Amino acid sequence: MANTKHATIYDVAEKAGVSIPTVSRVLNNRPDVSVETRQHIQDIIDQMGYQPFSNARGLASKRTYTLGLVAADFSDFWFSQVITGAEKEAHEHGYYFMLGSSSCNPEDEPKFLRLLTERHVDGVLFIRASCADESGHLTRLKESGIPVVTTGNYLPESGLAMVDVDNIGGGRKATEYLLGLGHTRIAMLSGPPDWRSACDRTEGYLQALRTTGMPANPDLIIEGTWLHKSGYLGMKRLLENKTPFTAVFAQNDRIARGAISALHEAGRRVPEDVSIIGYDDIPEAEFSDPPLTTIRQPMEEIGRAATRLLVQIIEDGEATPNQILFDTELIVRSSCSRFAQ
Amino acid sequence: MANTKHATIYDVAEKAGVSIPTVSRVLNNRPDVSVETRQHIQDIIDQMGYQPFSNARGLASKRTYTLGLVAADFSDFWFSQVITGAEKEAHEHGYYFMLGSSSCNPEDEPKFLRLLTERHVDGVLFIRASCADESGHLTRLKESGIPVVTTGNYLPESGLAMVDVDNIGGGRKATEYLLGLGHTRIAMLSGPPDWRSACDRTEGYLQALRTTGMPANPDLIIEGTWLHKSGYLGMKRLLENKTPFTAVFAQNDRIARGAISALHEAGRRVPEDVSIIGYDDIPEAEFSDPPLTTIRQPMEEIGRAATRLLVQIIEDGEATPNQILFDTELIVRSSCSRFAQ
DNA sequence: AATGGTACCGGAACCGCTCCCGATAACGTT
DNA sequence: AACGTTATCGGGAGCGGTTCCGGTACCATT
Repeated sequence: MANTKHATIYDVAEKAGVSIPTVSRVLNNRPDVSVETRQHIQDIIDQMGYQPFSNARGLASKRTYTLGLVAADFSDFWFSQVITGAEKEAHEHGYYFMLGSSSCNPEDEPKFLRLLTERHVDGVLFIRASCADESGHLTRLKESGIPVVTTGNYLPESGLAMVDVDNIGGGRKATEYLLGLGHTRIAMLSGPPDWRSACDRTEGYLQALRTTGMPANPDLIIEGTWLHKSGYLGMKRLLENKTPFTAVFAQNDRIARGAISALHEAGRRVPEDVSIIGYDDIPEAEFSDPPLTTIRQPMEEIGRAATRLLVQIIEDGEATPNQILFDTELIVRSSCSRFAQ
Repeated sequence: MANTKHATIYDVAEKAGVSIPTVSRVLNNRPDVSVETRQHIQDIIDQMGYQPFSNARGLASKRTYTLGLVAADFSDFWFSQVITGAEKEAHEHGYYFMLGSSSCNPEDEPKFLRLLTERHVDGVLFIRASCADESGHLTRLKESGIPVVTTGNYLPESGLAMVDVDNIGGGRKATEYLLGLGHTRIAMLSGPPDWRSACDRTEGYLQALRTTGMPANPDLIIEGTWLHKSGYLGMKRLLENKTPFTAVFAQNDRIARGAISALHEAGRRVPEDVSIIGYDDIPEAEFSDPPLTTIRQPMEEIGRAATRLLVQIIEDGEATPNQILFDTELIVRSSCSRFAQ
């Protein structure tokens, strides 16, 4: 099967006429090697395309150069983008990601912990681990002492390293935009209330309404999931409620699109009859019917920043600041119109 | 940092009063251990929660129990579902996935090959690697002698292990359904022609038309990408062409939804003015406006089957059959109607 | 000329596990 | 009673790196 016996550090050392430790030193970029020898060894390494065998490295050094990736869901655009960014960043630092359990099933936790005990990953990236038992996960991780950074679940009070987007600001921005267009009866289709990002967007919405002096109407707030279906169902309920509204803040674009489907089905036009703003700026948003006005967040950059932070903690022991918050951006398209009464 | 010194096989051996090789034997489920000793050792292992350190294992045995995952894209629903299935299956067999390069950039190939040379993965799962230079990848892999299975790019003639869905049959099924409703002028919005799956769906479309005796009209075939945007743009071109059509086969649901957006923008109704059928059955399809009739494929099962095949090849050296084809299923909703002239 | 300091390199002991091979005991066999 | 078999186990040599520590050689000090 493996016809090509791989070169080892011994082969390099022999060919270069030096000892094994010396080769190891240039491999790891350590001092105590003269420039000439270093160059000579490096040439030989390049020439024979030698790659150190990571298992041996890990055994000897207790480092594996692999990172654990625990994500609640892959099929979500947000996740996939964050993961894509994280992976690119990791490769640039010489790390690889190992897939941990992809669900937040409590029963999957033992499997996930094996990432730490058996595979000895150097650190773990938790992506939006905000399911019900998340605190259990996180405290356990904290206790284990291994470097962790979380994202998608901004919990500044925990002191954990994390990167996220300013969801309160984003929710405020969306609502203020609608307010600025003259809308006063603004409904909201929220994500799951046990997700911090949903709470924060809701908080932003409430903050914006509060500054206008008018109270939020509980009948206009519908909680749901992040799925398209939830927006569809939520809008149906909103329409049945009979509480009038002229605009909607949907906490993500999929919800927004589901809501639009329900609106169309009910014979209402967007934005003529009701304005709607989404969140995320997924690719479909631009070619939606109508093109969706939304709040964009820098997903790939979130993944990159989180990984950068993780690597920093692994290699330097600490990182300051260890909490990063990205700003959102309002993308105006044509799903919102001025409210002329 | 690491306060908890991990138990080693030595600790287990000592506590059980046996030698290290014996513990290793029960760890790897090998014979040559009496039932009593085996049980006794197993008890101790369970009791102290011992986990063998995979780096040491890999170093000694040349096995890593990790699989490489090379996927062209994470942000696609098809991919994420396949990956989810693959990961579950891998865990059930004691394997983990390591993320390889996520793009099919030719320049990423060296990085990807490091998965093989440096991390010594036991096998590689190629998901829809059907970019232009894919043949280079695959032949190189074949030569390297390491187990590979591909999916999303059915190439039976290559002899490579692969699992996929019957796209020719799926394309035929979609087209025949439209034909059965009385449509004769059926347009097609295809995926990228350098993707095998797109070619096959096109082939199915052509086969179905051929059986009716009427030739396909090249003006009604538009090639594009898999993206929503492509469906939108493709439909615009179709409408400009002035060649009449009453139904459309979109090669995936995102294309279909993009096309519907363009149709709505042009004032055409679905399905009253034009019927449209998609492919994949993504979650949004059900709550689309109108709910999308489509061809469903068992995505998670594809990932599971591919991984099962890979593990089998790794452990048994071979697998027969090494090519698996899944069937598609027609999901009838309301984006198609009978053509009454 | 003896001493101390520094830059550079090698010997050798691991890291935790697998696996080959040889040892032992308990059992038939002739 | 001497022998071969079989089941069960342990010794010990690696796997391919890292790292501690000690040894040169060469220079500048006093």
